[in-house]
Amino acid sequence: MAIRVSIYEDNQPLREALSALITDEDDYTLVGAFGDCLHANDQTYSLQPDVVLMDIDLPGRDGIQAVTGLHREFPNVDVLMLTVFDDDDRVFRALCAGASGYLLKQTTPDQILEAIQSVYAGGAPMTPSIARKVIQTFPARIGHSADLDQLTTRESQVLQYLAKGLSYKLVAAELNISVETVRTHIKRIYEKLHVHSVTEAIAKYRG
Amino acid sequence: MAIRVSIYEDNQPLREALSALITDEDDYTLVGAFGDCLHANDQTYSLQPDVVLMDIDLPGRDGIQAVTGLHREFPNVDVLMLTVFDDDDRVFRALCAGASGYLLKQTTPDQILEAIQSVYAGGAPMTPSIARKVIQTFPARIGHSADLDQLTTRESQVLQYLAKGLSYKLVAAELNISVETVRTHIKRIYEKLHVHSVTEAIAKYRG
DNA sequence: CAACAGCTACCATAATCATGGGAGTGGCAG
DNA sequence: CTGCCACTCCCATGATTATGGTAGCTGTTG
Repeated sequence: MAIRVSIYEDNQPLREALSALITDEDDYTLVGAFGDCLHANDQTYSLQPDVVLMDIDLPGRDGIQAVTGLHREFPNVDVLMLTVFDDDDRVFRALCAGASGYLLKQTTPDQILEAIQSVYAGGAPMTPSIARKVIQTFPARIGHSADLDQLTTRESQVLQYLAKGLSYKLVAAELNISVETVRTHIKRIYEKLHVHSVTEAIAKYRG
Repeated sequence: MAIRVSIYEDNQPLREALSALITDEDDYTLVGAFGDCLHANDQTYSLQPDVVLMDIDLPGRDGIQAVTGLHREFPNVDVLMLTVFDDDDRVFRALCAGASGYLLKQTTPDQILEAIQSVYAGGAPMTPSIARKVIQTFPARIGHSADLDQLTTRESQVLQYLAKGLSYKLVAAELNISVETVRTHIKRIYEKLHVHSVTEAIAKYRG
């Protein structure tokens, strides 16, 4: 049985190249190729692909959202993300959303076919560099940036509440201290983490 | 510069085979080969390898513990795990402990060299089946609050950059749009997510 | 074509945050 | 006991963010 593949890629030349690649192989059947993923769920329902190739950066509705929807409705369909960039954050979110693998567009045709085969067989193909990023997100993170360790108990608490989205006022209320004190803690935090805003501090805090 | 490699493998014939493989290649230098990992840290300190090949199943002290120690003391040294079996669970734990990739012992010599090269270049070689296991550990944020899906591509991008700690001004620069436009996007984001500040939005965005 | 969604841009006002300063308390180590 | 650190609090100024309104441009859809 040939593997049924559908493609979502807004770049037309690339979409056609991928389509040709799939079509020319006996072991693969191209069931659809689209320039956007607005109706990915409907299309997946009627075309019944085994594997979906999805560009991560599509106009209108981006690939990550599409993956979220697809994964919820068709957990058995494997989604391979395509991207030009080696963009950590989006890779991470795509994988969280349920993507099964991740390919850079510069991947060779042979590797793409291999990846489709592999994901269909229950694997999760990704380039070594992406794999590295993925495993770096593991709990291991002992490298804690050292800066974080310098925060006192109170400062950490303040930062935690801020990360939850609370304002100074609410943090103060939560910790039963004055807003001014919260300010002071935050000033120290900024000095220690070498940042200048709440969001930066949180970004650093999150690793 | 040749890549400095050390080996930990209790099976003598295999250890010798690996040693020979490394030694025979000009681009690799074998700096040590041992039957146990009891003194892995000391040895790593004195031999200064770039890449360590570590059997996952060593007598006395197993490879995973060794990785934990190595990774803490020498975060720049890459560790490749070796295993006979496609033992998901242990490979998985090794990766958590800080290993950078893993190889089946049945891997061909060429592939082994390639993997060493790849890990040294910042990659994380692993088979698709392990990779799949790895990504399945990702937070399967399914409840995604549905609010998030309502964000348009542009809005998501803005929020992403904010989450990285950038100010409006920097986000604008990053996306090549005016600060005012960033403001507008943020206003929409707030409406859709029902929040009133950047940090709240990020908190919601992070799940 | 008209309506709508998405991206772009500007202005004004109010609220919040950033930064720098000063200051008092209690505890702990030298 | 004295300096140091963590924690607490206050003030003032300037920068940034929040909110609301307005509006042109594009592409899609009914």
